[in-house]
Amino acid sequence: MDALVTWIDERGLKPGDRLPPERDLTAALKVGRSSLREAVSQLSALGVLEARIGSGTYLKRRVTPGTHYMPLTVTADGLAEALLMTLEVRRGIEIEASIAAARRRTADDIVRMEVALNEMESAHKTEGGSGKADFAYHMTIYDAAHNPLFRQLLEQMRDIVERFWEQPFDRPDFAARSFPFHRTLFNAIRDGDAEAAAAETRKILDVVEEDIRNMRP
Amino acid sequence: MDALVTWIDERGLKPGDRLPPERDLTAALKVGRSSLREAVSQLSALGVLEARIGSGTYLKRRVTPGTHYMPLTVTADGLAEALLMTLEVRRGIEIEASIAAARRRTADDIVRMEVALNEMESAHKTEGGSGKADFAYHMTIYDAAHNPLFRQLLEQMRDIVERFWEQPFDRPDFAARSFPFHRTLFNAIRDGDAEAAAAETRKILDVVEEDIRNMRP
DNA sequence: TAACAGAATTGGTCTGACCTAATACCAATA
DNA sequence: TATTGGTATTAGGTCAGACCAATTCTGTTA
Repeated sequence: MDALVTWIDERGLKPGDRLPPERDLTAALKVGRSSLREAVSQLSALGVLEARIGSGTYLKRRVTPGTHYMPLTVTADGLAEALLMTLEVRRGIEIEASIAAARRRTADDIVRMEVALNEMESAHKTEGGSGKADFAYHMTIYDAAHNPLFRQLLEQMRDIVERFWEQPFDRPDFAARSFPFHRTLFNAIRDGDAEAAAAETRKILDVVEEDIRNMRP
Repeated sequence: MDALVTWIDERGLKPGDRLPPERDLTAALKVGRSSLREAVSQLSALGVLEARIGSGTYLKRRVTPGTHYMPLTVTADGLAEALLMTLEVRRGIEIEASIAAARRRTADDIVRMEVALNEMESAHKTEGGSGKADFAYHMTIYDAAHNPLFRQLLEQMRDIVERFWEQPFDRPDFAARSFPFHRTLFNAIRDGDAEAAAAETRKILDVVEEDIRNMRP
């Protein structure tokens, strides 16, 4: 696996780039196809590569020989349990991300956040809320924190939430209740007020968590 | 991969248990050895299995078909950068873990925490502090939170910290400065005072982070 | 120009042989 | 009896080659 990562790093491949076919790579790395596939399958499991049959293998995330992998496994008795588990972790992370965003946001970040916030608001007015617009707005905050770990963590947690909503029951529009706080949060981050940003995030998550607890099976 | 996880789940294997040799498992799962090895290598990368040559393959973490995997990759320009990145996330997580621990700790948890705290204190008196005793004490807190995600996250972050300390420079005893706060934190959790636990954790992490920033190369 | 069929490409699986590192076993020895 | 040390066995790791299945490319046809 290390040999493959080194090879990728040396060539300066970026996310989205395609790797050569396996049969060619074996020659370059001087290993059998089995060993190469072992590395590819491990890096795929870690979300670094994505192999598409008939098409090729693509780089999904930046890697270097110094990259550290943090594989977490969430095993709970039921999806609702897993959701509550991640939600608790998410609280801490989101609050910290808001603080970091308030401290490090650039002018560009602020523009992006406001655009996403407006889109989210109009989505709420026209169709009563869209999960995608909500998520996009949240992500602009995590990006403003300028710490890629935040984004990754939240993306992973979204996947769990998405699994959860697949369940056959009506999705209450819990986003609506936390809605009024979002513009206040935006203002706090824009003004660089870390304390206010943390407090506002806390309020939002309290509302969300309460709603989710109420809708448990 | 799913077939193997299902097989493990059906037999109720627990962490530490050994899987049958690959050549035997292929028969049970009705797949070729390549496919089985693909699954094993992926689950190994995800920290679920551990293959030891000449000995066998062992289960490291509980898995079920419903298990969700959260692979994170930390790629930064230098270890110090990675350390600061994870430290920021750690802040949020530790604070939330302290709150959860204050709410959910059992009588047993309290006993374990106090034992570990005393060991840590005596370690500090005799040899000026031991990283292991510190870590063990912290882990008792995360366990008292009764959310396995906390423990996993912190274990992963410890690995990054350990990599960092390998660097050839003297390790200042930064734990000593945060030392007085630890007993206060213990008291807060024991008394179920979530607010105080959060505040105390915040203080500890402020000190630790400050020290780490000062010692950057 | 658009739609389709077939060829080429590429990852996925299977088989079987061989390599290498742990481990278990057993006899020789102190 | 306890310990040592060599040897056979076990079990994961690697290699090679054939074949499968999904995708993509390409050239022909309507």
